[in-house]
Amino acid sequence: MIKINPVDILKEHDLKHTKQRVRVLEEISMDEVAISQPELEKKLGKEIDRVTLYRILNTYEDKGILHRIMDMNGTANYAICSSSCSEHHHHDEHVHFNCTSCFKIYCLEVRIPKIKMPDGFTAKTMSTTAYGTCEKCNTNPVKPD
Amino acid sequence: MIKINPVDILKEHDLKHTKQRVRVLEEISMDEVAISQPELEKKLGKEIDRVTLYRILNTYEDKGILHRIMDMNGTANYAICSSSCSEHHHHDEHVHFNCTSCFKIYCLEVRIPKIKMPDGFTAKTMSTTAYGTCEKCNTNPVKPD
DNA sequence: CAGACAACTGCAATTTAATTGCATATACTA
DNA sequence: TAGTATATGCAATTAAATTGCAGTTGTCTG
Repeated sequence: MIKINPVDILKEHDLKHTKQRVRVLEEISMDEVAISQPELEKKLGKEIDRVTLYRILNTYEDKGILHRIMDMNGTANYAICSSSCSEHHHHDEHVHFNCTSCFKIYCLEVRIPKIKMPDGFTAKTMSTTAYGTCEKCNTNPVKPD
Repeated sequence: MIKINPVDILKEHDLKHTKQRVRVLEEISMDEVAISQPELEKKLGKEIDRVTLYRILNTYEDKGILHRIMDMNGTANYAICSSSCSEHHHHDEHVHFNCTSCFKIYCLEVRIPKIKMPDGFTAKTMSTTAYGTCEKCNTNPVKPD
């Protein structure tokens, strides 16, 4: 559970205050881990139209409110950006951890190390994901949820 | 253009020799960069049924013949594994480079650095992708292809 | 070299994900 | 509180991926 104030976030980014937008932020901040688009849709499907959900998620990503992490299946997962993110630059260059047992995606407090690119290549951003078993699945090897 | 012998590769992995399988390997080894599923389908669509293509790609991935790289859109891209890959363990822990101008994906000759996981988390594999502009797009900033 | 079996392919149908256009509803501003 | 720009919901469409099954093709053995 991450402490955020949806209304403030919307105001900061010049976004209109709608109940759908607030609900999405609430839902995403419910858990420490990232949440996938299908999961979100399952949880919010009765309150928010699926198209609206897509649009809200895109807006949030553009504004730097959420960052999107692709899992091994190409499914989009979303997590709240740290406060240092902005519309112009994502500072989400931390390592992600994708549990292959419970499929949860964690944002680790570990920065991606600098890696030297070959001549001619210029890297603007980096993305690193570790695959393995998470804390919970290591101690209690039962599929949660 | 990567020098491979499709027939040998199939034999090594106990896969039946079919013309579809050979064609897929030929096509993927045509270029140095990874190729996306949609591109492959465009090139092979008249020779190979799309379902067959999906199945061949899955088989190759399982066997460690190809490795799959997801791009920022969640599209699967495929590249030939280095010879040290095997059915049981992928040794593809090199950095990938995803050009945001021409969208090509390169397998760099750069290994992913070791990163310490938080207590309780065990990482089995890692994946790192750099996003930016590649050699060609930096020198000749025109969209190729 | 032929026959038999297992494996592979292609087709049709289905499921799921994502996008677009448009009419209606809603938030913010003056 | 009226007007306007923006957001939402619905319907329809496009694209990606999967499943089941019938028919074909490789490979092994006799």
